[in-house]
Amino acid sequence: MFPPVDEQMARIRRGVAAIEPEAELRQKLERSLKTGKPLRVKYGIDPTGIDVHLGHTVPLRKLREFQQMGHQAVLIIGNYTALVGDPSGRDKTRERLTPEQVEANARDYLKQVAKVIDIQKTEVAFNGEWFSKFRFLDVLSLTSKITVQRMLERDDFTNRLKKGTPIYLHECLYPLMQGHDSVEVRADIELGGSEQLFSLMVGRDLQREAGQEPQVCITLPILRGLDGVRRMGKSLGNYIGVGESAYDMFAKTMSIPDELMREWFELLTDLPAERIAELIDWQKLHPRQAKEVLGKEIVKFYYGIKEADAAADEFRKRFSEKHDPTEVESVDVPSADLTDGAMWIGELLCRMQLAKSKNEARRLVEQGAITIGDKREKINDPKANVNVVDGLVVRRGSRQVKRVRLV
RNA sequence: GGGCAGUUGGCCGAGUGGCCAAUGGCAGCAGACUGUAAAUCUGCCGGACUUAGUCCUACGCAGGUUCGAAUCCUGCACUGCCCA
Repeated sequence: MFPPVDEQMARIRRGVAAIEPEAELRQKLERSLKTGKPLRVKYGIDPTGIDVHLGHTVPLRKLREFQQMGHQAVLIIGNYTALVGDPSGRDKTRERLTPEQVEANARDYLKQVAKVIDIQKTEVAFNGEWFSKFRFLDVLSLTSKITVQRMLERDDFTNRLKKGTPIYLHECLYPLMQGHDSVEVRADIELGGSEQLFSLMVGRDLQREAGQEPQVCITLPILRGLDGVRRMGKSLGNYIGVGESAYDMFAKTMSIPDELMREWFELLTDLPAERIAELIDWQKLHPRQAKEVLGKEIVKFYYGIKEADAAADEFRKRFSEKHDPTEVESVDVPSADLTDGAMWIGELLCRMQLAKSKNEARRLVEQGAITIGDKREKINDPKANVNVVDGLVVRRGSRQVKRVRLV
């Protein structure tokens, strides 16, 4: 039923930051192989935003790996923890969400997460199921399990203390809540980003207190975003969402710094280590080529091989050959608003949402960013009136292209 | 509860009565260059007016002093530090 323990260990080890403690993991695997009982692998997410991005898929892919080896994935939707806000890796208190927002997000999350893991075979639990029944005494007993000193020794809090940014008391509850989730679902293993280690370890303590065998904590590296420096994150705008189009995924991947490729290959594809080593050997292969393989692998995971090839072709056309994209968004322009078939360029750019304001439109024109029509006629005069015909293509810089639809 | 300090544009951070739509950095946008949407260099980066100019809105909130306030005064809110 399960692969041999050594094989499982090897597959689990790939691309992880830490396994704490590794010996216990082996024991658990051996026992599960003997008894035929799958391990319960917990992964929790807080429905705080709406975009699941590749950074989130790193632990999710590991969860998928466990599923493929026959273990039981347990997904915790932190609808209650989301009300608190995870302080991990934060230098500020998170904004608190309303219960309605959290619920809407949760539904959306599941849909997105299903792109990575087999949601049919996943046990999904909302931690509100138990936390909504918590009485104050329960809170007291939970909070008596950890000292203020231990709480404050975490990096995030230490930094905030040093910098004088506020730390609210409720934020200290977060790791305890996450840890308690492990008790409720009797987790054997918990996955998380490497900044989660503290919270994961709290789970071990609480399980031990509750007379359970403590979970093994497996942390995964934090994926760096498109800039190659900071962690991939929504607020940093350096991410690829799992819901993005095949083309966008591909094009964004092509924009990452070369040095980032090894990390992405390892954390975001299933390619074997030897193959990755070949790909990132610049002596043998041009980085551009390698990056194309990477982009295709990523797109393939979500859209299949055909879409991946199509995205790569489209990219080549647009960049190497500087063509307009195959599909250009159309914007309706009422012909009644034209005078003698023409419109002031500033007005036109605003209408087409290629400029936020007429001032911006003027600047763009002055900087030579605007071209129109198939012949790519450059507009240089901010006062220009341009003839507007149906299907007119308007370009802002090299990336933003829209088409007029006269109505 | 008391004392002290702070709150400036998407963020960080200068400015301490007119020269301020506000120095600088980051982020963003555009141009050149490039395998690249990277790096680098250049320009832009509140809004309206088809703009060398004029006007409007903005420096936590509400009032006040002044010919004139981001800058001074009062009150309020929020945050930090110290004392209890």
